[in-house]
Amino acid sequence: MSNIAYFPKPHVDQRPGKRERTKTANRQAILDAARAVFGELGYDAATVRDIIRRTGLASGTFYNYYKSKEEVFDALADDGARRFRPLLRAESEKATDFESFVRGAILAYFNFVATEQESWRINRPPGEQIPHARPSPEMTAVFDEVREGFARVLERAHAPAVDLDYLTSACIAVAREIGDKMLERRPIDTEGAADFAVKLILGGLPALPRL
Amino acid sequence: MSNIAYFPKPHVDQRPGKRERTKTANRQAILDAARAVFGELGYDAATVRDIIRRTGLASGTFYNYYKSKEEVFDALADDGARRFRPLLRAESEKATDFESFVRGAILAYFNFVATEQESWRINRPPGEQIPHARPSPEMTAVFDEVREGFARVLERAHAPAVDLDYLTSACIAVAREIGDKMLERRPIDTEGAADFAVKLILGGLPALPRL
DNA sequence: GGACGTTCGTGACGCCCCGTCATGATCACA
DNA sequence: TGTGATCATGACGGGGCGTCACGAACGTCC
Repeated sequence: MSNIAYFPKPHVDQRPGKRERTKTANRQAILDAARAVFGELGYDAATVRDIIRRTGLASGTFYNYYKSKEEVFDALADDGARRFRPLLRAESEKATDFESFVRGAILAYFNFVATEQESWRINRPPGEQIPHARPSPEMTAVFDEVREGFARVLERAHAPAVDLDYLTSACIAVAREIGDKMLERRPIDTEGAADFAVKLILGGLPALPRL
Repeated sequence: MSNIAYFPKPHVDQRPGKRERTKTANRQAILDAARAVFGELGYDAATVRDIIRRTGLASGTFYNYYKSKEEVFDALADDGARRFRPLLRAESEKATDFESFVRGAILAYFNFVATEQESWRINRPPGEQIPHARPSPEMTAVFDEVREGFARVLERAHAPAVDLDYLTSACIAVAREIGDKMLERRPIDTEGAADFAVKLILGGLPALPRL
């Protein structure tokens, strides 16, 4: 068997080994199972065992990847933020003025959550409450991205300086809350909701106290 | 000892019996202990045992009053809303126009949370996240109160009709988020925060889409 | 004032979930 | 093929959860 001459490729430029592949596969399987379980049972009722059972893996394996139920939830939020961030960045670069930035960003967010919810917020028990995601790296990055977008666009327009932290917090809060309310209505009207949120923010901006 | 003649009062118009008194005392003791424990350990880390231990009562007694940790947390939020509601109502009645209503309500809320936090949000572990309160009766009542206040004041001013649910949600979201950010700054500046929130809302109002 | 029925406070108990760890299987590499 | 490293496995101890049978304190009626 050994005299067949072939060049065993040196281990550069090769697809990752089996170890690495099952590792990412397991991590992804746990994430998917967690998404499903949170959707079906709600965050509070869900247990680590429920999640890991659905993957067919052993209970101990869960803890090789995540420390707790909270951490896997944060990872889910992080995952969402990571997928949303390019959309936000695209809006930020495409925007010519403040209005187009806000409108683009909010509409992108509303479309994003409207798409996500069907794979994530199914069959939630009534009154169940999803906790606010902890400030994960990606979540903070989204906040910063919005903040920097504001700073850039406002400076370009020579707008007077305002409290950027308050402004960013307020805009994200409005988007999140109106987004939630929007999802409860039928049919889901992302344009209408975005129109409301955008006009509220853009109308309020010139009135804000200057620093 | 027994021949001293006195009139045993008939049991009408009397303070409630001992049973009733210890019942309300226990319920209050559990509530106070829960507030302290949530403040020290954070909501997630706190257990029913931690709460009941602090009262000196037996573990089973807790379940005579509340079904779970979640329920006692909701009761705390309910309690806060119940104490805040009169302040909100006072602002609503005192207000002459939309601006004074919004400004009064938001300032009242900011002062309220600033006062509350020192007896409630002490010593929280970093990164800890308090879950959003479930829609308890009192919380819904506050939402409705704000909504009705808006409806009344806007109609009186012959303002055009807007989406009241969206407006109320957005205002509450702004107040809550700016309030949180305000609490993280030193010194705590309720007037400055209120000024920001009020101007954002009042500036945005005329721009909102009409129904 | 005594006796009876009711209302809770009590803490031990069984249950389930949590997070860990020793073990063995699998993989990378020589 | 051999060796060391990596990682899946599931049994295990620990602890919180919610319940329940018991007894004491209370209200009530005679």
